[in-house]
Amino acid sequence: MTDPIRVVVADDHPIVRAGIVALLSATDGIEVVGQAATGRAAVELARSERPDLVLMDLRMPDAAAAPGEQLDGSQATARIVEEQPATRVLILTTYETDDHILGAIEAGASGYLLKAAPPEEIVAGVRSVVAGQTALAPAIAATLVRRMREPQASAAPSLSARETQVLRLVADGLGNAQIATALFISEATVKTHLIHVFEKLEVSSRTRAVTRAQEWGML
Amino acid sequence: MTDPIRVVVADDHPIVRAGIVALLSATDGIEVVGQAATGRAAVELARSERPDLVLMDLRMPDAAAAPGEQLDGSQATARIVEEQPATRVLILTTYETDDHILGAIEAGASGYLLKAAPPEEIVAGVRSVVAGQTALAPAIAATLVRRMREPQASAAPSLSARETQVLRLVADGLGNAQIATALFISEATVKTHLIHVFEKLEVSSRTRAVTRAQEWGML
DNA sequence: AAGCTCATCAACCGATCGGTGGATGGGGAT
DNA sequence: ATCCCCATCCACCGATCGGTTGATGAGCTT
Repeated sequence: MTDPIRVVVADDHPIVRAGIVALLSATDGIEVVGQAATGRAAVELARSERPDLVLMDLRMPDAAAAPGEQLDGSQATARIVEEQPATRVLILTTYETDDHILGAIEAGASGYLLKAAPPEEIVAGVRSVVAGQTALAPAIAATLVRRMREPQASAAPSLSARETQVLRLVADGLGNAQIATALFISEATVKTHLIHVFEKLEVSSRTRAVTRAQEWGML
Repeated sequence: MTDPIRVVVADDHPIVRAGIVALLSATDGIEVVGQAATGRAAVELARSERPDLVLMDLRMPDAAAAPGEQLDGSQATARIVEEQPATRVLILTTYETDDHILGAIEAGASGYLLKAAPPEEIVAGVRSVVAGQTALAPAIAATLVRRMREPQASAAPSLSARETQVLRLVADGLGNAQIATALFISEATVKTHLIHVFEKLEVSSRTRAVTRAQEWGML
């Protein structure tokens, strides 16, 4: 009999981790070896436990880290996949916008499931990914297929992490100087980021940039 | 020894319900008597099981219901509290905006906790609410205190039809002169409308006015 | 008659925005 | 070595925004 699948669970909500741990611990052949509440903790746990798989949420705000040092699920995924090629990452999140999905896949995730999935789909996903396959929720698979067919038509431009960060603060109503202060960069840098955002979204005002980013699932 | 506290758990994500059920079932004196994935199902379960408490999420999209017939957590709370005065509702959600909080409290919820809370806070909350007390996450309590002190700021304001019209065009990225042209009014009039919108929404920029109006369901 | 809300309009001015035209350096791919 | 993307930064300047202070008139309610 083979060794059980060793899993690390990363989610910022304790009650959600409890649900995932309860599900996986009650499943034959799966063993939860650690839990993390932040992206950074997930990376460290993966490093120390060398699990077969990390079940990763995407947004895991870390109150202890500065805004510029937050490590979301995609960034944590990229780190883990880079440092431990034998460890696979399966995303389990509520977010299903194109940029979340593509960001995670591009970061190296081997699967992407939604928290709305039935528990047996999550268990099956864990097994598939550890077996070297890909696990995608049906809606996610459809999104990727659509992207393959219409790479340029459906391709909403992507914003870099910093551009997204700046735009979020614009959406919060901050001016350029306030954003500069919040991110510890200069106002000139904020303006440059915004100019790039405007070009990518094909807009010419910050207000429209925000609403278009919302329409395209970027905010 | 008294009867255990009978609880219904309502959350659209199975894995989250699994976590809550695992937590509560492992707690002495608490018995989970039903689970619901939608607001409507929660109301029906509360009707048939007559639990002491319903642990309720706020956003529970119901794929089987028309948009106009969705029953979110606040609406479900109002129904339950109206039909079964002996059943208390404790909100457990990720949303902590003022309008979510006030909506739930006004609907009759006896408590409001966040999913980010440690599990023991959730258990304590269940016990408090069933004992007739109120359970609020610290951040939520602070919000309510602030509202008590500034009641005039508490009600979500309404925008006049013209104000809404102007704001929609702002959301589309138009400048004041363009809005004036589009609506056949002067730019000075547009500015006056926007000033009133800013006052009502308690913002000082058009971008923030748009995102706040969206948050408050005005756009 | 008085008061309120809404829609309309004006002028002034400081603050902010957005575009232009530059720039350096890091990291990765070819 | 070269190219590309990203993040960072600067100065200048015209355009726009937002706040202030002021105003009239319509329609409705008290």
